[in-house]
Amino acid sequence: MSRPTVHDIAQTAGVSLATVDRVLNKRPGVRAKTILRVNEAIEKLGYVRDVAAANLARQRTYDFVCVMPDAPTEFLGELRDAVAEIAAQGAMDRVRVDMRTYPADDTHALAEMIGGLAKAPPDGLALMAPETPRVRDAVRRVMQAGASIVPMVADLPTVDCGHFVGIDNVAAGRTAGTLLGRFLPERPARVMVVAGTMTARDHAERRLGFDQVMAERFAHLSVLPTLECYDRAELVAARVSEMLARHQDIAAIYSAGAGNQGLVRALASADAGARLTVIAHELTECTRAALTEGTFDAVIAQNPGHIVRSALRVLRAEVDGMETIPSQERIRTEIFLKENLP
Amino acid sequence: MSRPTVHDIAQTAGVSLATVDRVLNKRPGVRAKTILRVNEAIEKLGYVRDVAAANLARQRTYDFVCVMPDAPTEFLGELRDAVAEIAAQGAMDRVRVDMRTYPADDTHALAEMIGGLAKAPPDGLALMAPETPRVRDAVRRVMQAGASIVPMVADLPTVDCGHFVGIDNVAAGRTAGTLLGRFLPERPARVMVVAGTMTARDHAERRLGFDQVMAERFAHLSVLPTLECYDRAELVAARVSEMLARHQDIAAIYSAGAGNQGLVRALASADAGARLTVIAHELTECTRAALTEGTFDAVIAQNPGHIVRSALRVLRAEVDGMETIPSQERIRTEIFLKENLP
DNA sequence: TTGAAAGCGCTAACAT
DNA sequence: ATGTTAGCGCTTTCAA
Repeated sequence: MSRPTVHDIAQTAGVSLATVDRVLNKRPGVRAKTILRVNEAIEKLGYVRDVAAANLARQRTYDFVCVMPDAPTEFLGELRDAVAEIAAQGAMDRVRVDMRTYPADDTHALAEMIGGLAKAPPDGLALMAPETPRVRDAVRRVMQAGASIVPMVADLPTVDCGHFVGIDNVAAGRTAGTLLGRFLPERPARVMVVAGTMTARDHAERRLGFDQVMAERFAHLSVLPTLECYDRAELVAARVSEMLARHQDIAAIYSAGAGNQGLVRALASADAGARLTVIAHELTECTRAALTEGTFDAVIAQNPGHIVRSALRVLRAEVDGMETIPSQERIRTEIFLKENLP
Repeated sequence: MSRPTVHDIAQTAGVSLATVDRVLNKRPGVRAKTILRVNEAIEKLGYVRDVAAANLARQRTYDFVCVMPDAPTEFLGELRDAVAEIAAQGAMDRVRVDMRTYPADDTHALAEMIGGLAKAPPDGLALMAPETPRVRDAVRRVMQAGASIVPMVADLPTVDCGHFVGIDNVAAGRTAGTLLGRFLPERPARVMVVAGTMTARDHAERRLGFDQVMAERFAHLSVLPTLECYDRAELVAARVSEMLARHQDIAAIYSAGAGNQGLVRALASADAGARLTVIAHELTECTRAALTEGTFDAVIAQNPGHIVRSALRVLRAEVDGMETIPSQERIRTEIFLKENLP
């Protein structure tokens, strides 16, 4: 026998469709006794609601906007692609996604873009943005206006909004540190760290986790001051080369930010004899190639596709007033070696 | 303006719903000229079909069965739970899943169970089974009878069936080997390997990949013959303890199979001074705890939930005669350290 | 070759 | 408090 429907329930409970629907959706206007009868029928028949049909009838569509920086790093590119893909093919059921990008370094424009949403607020806003007072205020305004907010990739701890979707960057830094420390022989050496800006929360957190592990487990390694390269490949190349030339005893490099093309270049032109242990973030064309060729030893990554899909699911759940299962929405900090590249 | 529907197309093309539907589903009985008109309308309006509504109208339901061993290892338990969960809550749209388990060591019963499906074949069969001639024949028979087959976790290379859903175990073994080799100091030492049976394809493949890496990159390590413990914790505990007592120069253990509780016990009772590097497979309660406590150094894993969801998606696609996107269905070989536990 | 109309399982006005 | 009824976007007889 095929799956029971609302009709079957109505029949066995001896009520009408409308009443069944009221019970199913916990709407008022049904006698306790009737509710009981309906629930018994539901139980007895083993009814499970056909969500697709329900959504179809409900005609509910979710109108989301996704705000992200336009910076030209590979990772951000993939993240934008992931959004674009979902937006294009309406991959997610009955959700419309409107992606808007802001100039990466212009938090003023960002705040304005977010604030602008307040007059015609979408159902939800997935947001990847640094937290500045201005941004915080703008986000709060949109929230007041009725939109659900989900911070993506970078958390917005001072705004009391939805479940953050992204990795724990302190843990990511710790992971990098552990791998790097264990890969190196147990003797004194220097370790170089390059990042975007230390004012960027995520990079700072990674560095923090990295340092924790170094201090706890690998005291024989001395970590040089972070090279801030603003995620720009040319800068990374220049500064790494210079650093490498200056210090002979650098055994490893931890690249906590973007611009890894520059790192690869610097490594290629450096003394071939000096085989360094290198760990970077995000699985991109560049880091994948570096891993394959043996230039990088490990890559710590978060999956862009998972991030945006999860963010959208969380938004949907929030709009529907449903609970999310946190364990299912937790973004994993993945480790890739040459051997386990997907 | 909201998403265009079949009605909109019918209107702009000046035809009826039925005709639009015929064109949409490439059914015969429409003049070339009319097809063109309809396609133009589709193009012009940017129509994308509402799959949920289509499936609802079609009344298509997918009837799948999932055959898996009943062995009491944690990983298999989670795999079965994942199937049970999907089966219970009809999580996947319009698919009914019937899980059947067979006695893990009885390939005769297994072959019979599979063969039995031939008389009333389901739409699809997701199968985790060792490949024996008998099994192969039974699978072929079900296939003849019209069922789509997807091998899960363990491949069925001699059967020409659907896309295998699981990890590349050679690569997994290589990953373990690389990690283990790099974690160890660069000096001669012995490495112990424990597995279920070498007749089990997956364990043999892991061992193969592991040995490749040892030979290629870590010649200073000598790998002892595999301890076959049939995935049983007591056996693992006994044999590992014995081996540890016999050889003083064992620096690391690679556990390619199940029964890791036994390994943990053996390690706990062994000489506390001997801090070994340990790498095991599958993220379970046991290995997670071992990782947290520092008993294990890394765990190589495949996600049970992903595996069954992917298998079901692949089956559905196959039944529908659709292409699967291989990159999206590839199961990842994950690496977990204490630091990046989810 | 084309169209009209009756659903699929569910929801939501609008009646009663 | 409960029932009737008309859809949601699409498919599918059955007629024309």
